[in-house]
Amino acid sequence: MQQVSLYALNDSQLGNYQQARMSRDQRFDGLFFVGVKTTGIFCRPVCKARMPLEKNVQYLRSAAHAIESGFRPCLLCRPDSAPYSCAWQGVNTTVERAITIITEQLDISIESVAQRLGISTRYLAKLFEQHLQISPKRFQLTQRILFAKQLLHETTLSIESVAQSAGFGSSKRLQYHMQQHIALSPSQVRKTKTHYPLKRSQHISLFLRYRPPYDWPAIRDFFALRQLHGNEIIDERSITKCMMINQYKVVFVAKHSANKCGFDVVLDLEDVRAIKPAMSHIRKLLDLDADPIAIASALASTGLPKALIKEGIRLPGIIDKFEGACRAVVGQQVSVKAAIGQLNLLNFMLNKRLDKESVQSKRAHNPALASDSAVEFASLQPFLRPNDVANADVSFLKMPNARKQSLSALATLLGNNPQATEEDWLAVKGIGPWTVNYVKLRHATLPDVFLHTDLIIKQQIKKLANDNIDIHSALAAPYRSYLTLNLWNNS
DNA sequence: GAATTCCCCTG
DNA sequence: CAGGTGATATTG
Repeated sequence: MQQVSLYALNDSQLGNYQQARMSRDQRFDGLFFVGVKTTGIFCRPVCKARMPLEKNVQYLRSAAHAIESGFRPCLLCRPDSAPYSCAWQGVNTTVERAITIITEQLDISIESVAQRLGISTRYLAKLFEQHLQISPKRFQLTQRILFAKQLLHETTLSIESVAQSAGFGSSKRLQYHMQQHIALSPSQVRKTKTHYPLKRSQHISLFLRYRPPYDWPAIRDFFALRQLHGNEIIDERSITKCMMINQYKVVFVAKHSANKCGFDVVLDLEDVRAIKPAMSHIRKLLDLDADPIAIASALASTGLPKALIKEGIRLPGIIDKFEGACRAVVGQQVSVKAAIGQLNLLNFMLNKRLDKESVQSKRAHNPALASDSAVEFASLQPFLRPNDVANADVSFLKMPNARKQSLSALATLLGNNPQATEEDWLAVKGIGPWTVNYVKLRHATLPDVFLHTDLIIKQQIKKLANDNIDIHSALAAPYRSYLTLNLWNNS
């Protein structure tokens, strides 16, 4: 432990890290970690424990690197509960995609990851070594351990279930690897006090953090204006939504907590192996891993006046690809209000699982109904599947016939091939770059999509130009999606 | 207020 | 490196 680890950071940003650590600045939470050489423990930069001396710390890029260097996670600040880092964003897209797959599906084999990326395991390992100085297998193991640790802290799940949820074959394997890598046993972790009361319930509750600032009203209102009845409920402090994760129906409630900088999430699901994918999807939906400092400076560099830049802006995600596709097509050239009206009509007419009476009475009664436990878990249903639309008559929709045909054709494409490429999408008549990019921004939540052909965007740019303000959108790279959203929100 | 947790110091 | 000390926040 005495020697400086291979994985320590030693770049020009060191001064910034030092400052962030000293001030316990929440905006840097999860972007790096602090290893304390004297104790062999690593912390989040916001840890409230006594401040270690500078000579005893080393800065680490990620929790994975810290564990790999032989540090164990702090039991006070719990590095497993930090927002995820995007430090490796933009470094290498293949590595990035691999990381996404591994963190969403903790039980996947590295062989299948390579297969899904269309490369050999040998090459995948080489890329990981090159960009992260860690092998894919070790990276996956650290993610499993950290997630298991989080579940042990925050839930009442049995150790066996925790092992399953984290991709370990058995509690024995979990026990072995935890002891080996973080010098803690599962029962030791379970014994430690959590910061959150453990409510006895058959539901699973977790706390998902973000780096402040977070403009909750903006993202909440964005979702509320586009609310899909029978599938999601948005109220003042929370969002409730139903989704599918590999055959399994999952309903969650995410309640914003501004003072704790995160969301209290309650999950209702049929299989514990869906917990991690559900959590990743919620993080995407609410854009919890964004780096607001980098985004704000990117926006400022475009020439957009400070008064018009919304602090803590986030990309409102769409979890389901087909839902994203439908929202995009239905939203072509029309107002948000008109689009969501047609989307609700589509879902209402074709979704066999939907209890139509309850949807209707809710709409008539109060569109912003407060989310109320068990009732919602039963009544909310996932959005339509592609085949529900592909094989249906959609003439009841109020939109140009050409657009209805595009919708059917896209549904057929996705029904036959969920992994259809961008080229496949563009080959569908009526699907152009705007639609594809809209889905990239909202579903894939790519951070660097600028919808320069969007009507509202063009309007906003023109309006600013009239006030002698020129926006250089290219300068917002690699965060142009946030520029798009900022301009939408200004309208 | 007790217990937990961390970090530094000492021998 | 084990064990003691003070510092600090959190929780029941």
